[in-house]
Amino acid sequence: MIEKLLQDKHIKVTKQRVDVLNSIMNLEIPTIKNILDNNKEINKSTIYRIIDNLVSNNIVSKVIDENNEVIYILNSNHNHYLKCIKCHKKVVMDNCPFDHEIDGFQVINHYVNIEGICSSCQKK
Amino acid sequence: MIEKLLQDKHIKVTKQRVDVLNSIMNLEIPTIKNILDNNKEINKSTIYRIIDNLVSNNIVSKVIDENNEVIYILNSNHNHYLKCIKCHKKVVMDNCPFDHEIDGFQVINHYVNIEGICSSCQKK
DNA sequence: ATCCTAATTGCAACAAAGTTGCATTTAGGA
DNA sequence: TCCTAAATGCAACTTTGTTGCAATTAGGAT
Repeated sequence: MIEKLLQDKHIKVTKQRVDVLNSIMNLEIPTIKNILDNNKEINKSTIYRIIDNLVSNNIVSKVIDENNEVIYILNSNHNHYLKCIKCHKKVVMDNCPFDHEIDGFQVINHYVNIEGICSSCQKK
Repeated sequence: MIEKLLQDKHIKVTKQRVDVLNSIMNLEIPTIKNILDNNKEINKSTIYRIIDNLVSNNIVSKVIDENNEVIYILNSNHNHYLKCIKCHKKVVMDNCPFDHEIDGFQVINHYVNIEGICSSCQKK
């Protein structure tokens, strides 16, 4: 539930905040430009302020993706996918090796994008 | 030798490129703004073009630092790194768990961006 | 349920960041 | 030294992000 993400941090639940969070969750490439385009009815100042707020409250992370674009992603354990380049299905990766710590390095943010061939497509 | 970074990729060595690389190496916080301020005698279009070129040639990486600013850092070689958000040092990850196969999924491409706190900064 | 108010949003003007087309200059190979 | 494709400077332009303030609203208090 998106509302819960806000309530847990004692942030007021507004339509605008829920809409921006939905965009971040659902857009293929959640750049600021795509978030603005996806929410034309919300004033751009508001969107910038909402994103700043989400980032500084650690609900969302600002990250560089594989195309060197700035994107915004939810901080949750369920945002990694294995993307099959044949059938285009996305397989959820439940145990990310980078969730906590690696080689004594304390992991704060991580963005992972993996493309390959899923097991059923390998059999074809 | 900064020139060698360019020569190895068959990129022309110009005074402007060397200056920008020096800024990236030496500035405390190498944001685009600071790089521009540090090179007032170079036209801003040129600086933007140089940085695009350095990033797309993998000489430099575009990264988000601990203040959620976009910064540019030198790549020493093309491994994966664990990027420390405090000291900005990069720790090489020698065994990437995604190099070959995961959960029966054959990995073709993978992009990994991990930010955290290195072991020596954790002790401070 | 209604009231109250600090927080949020919209707006409009503004400032900063980034892009483009083209003339000029230059690195580096012939 | 010459030649040319590549790089740079420039100026006008577009896009992105910010600010101050008035209007609106979420959600706790009554």
